[in-house]
Amino acid sequence: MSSQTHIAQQVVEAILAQKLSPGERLGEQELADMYGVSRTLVREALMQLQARGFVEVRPRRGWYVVEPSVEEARDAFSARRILEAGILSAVDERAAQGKPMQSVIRTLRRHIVQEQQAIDGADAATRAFLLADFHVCLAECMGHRLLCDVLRDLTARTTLAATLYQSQHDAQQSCAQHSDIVAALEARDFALARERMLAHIGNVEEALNPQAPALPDRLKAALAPIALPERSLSR
Amino acid sequence: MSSQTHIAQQVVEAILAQKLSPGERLGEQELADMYGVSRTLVREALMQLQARGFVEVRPRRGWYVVEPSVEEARDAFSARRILEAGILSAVDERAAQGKPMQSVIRTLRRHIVQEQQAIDGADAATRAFLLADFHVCLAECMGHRLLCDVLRDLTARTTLAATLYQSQHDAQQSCAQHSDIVAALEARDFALARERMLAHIGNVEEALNPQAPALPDRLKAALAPIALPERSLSR
DNA sequence: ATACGATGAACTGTATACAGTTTTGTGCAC
DNA sequence: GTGCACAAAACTGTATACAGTTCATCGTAT
Repeated sequence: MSSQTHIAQQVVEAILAQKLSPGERLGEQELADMYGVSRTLVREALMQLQARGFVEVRPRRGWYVVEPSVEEARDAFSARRILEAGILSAVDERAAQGKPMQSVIRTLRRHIVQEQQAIDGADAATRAFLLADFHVCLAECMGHRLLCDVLRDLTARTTLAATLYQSQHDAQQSCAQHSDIVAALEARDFALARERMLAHIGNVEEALNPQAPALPDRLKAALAPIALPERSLSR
Repeated sequence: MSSQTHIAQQVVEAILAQKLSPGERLGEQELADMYGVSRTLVREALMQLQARGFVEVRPRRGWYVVEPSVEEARDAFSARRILEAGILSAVDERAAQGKPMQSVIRTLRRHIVQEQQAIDGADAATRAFLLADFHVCLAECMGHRLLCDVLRDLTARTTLAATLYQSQHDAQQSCAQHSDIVAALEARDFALARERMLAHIGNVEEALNPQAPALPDRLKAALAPIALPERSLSR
């Protein structure tokens, strides 16, 4: 496989699995050594990721995983709502064909089984990845290849927001909601599916805590003046 | 400005203005000389464009502007329909605020005036650019910054399709339809705006001729067996 | 005259080199 | 012991070098 693309893909997956935190620094030499290539290829990979909005470059300082602001996070969720609701609204024609829906349902159900296994198995990384991937998978099943790519980038952004704003988001609940959405699809009730999708995205969005200190401010928050216990902790 | 990003932007605008045709080769050295930089920067720019789906690299052969297949073109239009309809459906809340809509209308009307000037002035490049940019502008006005970027990439793809499949698309009609959409917005009839938008995108899509030989097949078509006139053209 | 093969130019893919800047670490003064 | 200045290391940004491949041109054989 093309090496830059491979590196880029690895980084994307690391972000989706929350193995890379927003604001994390990505040293060129570090990555180059890691993959046994020259900095040239690493830079080309990072350029791809920059174009997709995953990383940003602070001139002469280096590459960093983007840290969505509260507003940018809301934008990402808003974009997802429009997209995913649109996908479920536009599905009617396809549904009229009847046939292909069955395989879609099967694929999605299989995906949900995987999600459940990851939740039970407590593999946090693949759990986060799969919960986000469900939405990408849905778009793909519906045959919207372009939107599928778009959605992958958007879910990555909301995943970053979740990390950044300490989402208290319940994996089990999300998985159940995914299941409900598929159930509505199976019943060919696309309005209901759309409604449930919007509710689901709303839940995920509300789970993140805008009051939570953004990661870069964590130090600030940790050192913020607090009501000290009677005796100072310093000896 | 960062040089790679500048180069990438220039190429995108050239595509949107139909100055670059699908399938056109982009030599690294050629671009490097053109911008007075080394191939390194050109490659980094092209990598960004590859990630956004504007160009593709045929290994060891070079970079080419993508040539959407008929199916890919349909995908792009389908994605645009979902996105743009979604944007107009989601506008209701914003409209409830009342105030900001006025400035949106003004901005869009200004844009349409520019379109009309480009049509009258017969500057084909900016005409094509502006007609596509209207949709990006609309998304931007509505405050969907992310979707605005997505839409720019999608309109570029449909523009490429238009070039490739010899769209007979009427600029004057498109401009009028843009105006109608804004009128519906002004009347706060978002359902109507949505409907008109879908009709408009449908018009543009239908204007392109799937029977038309794709550019790469043009030679094939030119040499295809045809009903010859009585006397052969060869002497 | 045509077709095939070889030689050379041009180009891509990747690594390395180099200049300039940021960051880190050390030492000295206070 | 604390703070500042200076030096060295590390890192980014860009250009250049080099190997391997593709493409074109020319020559030769049929």
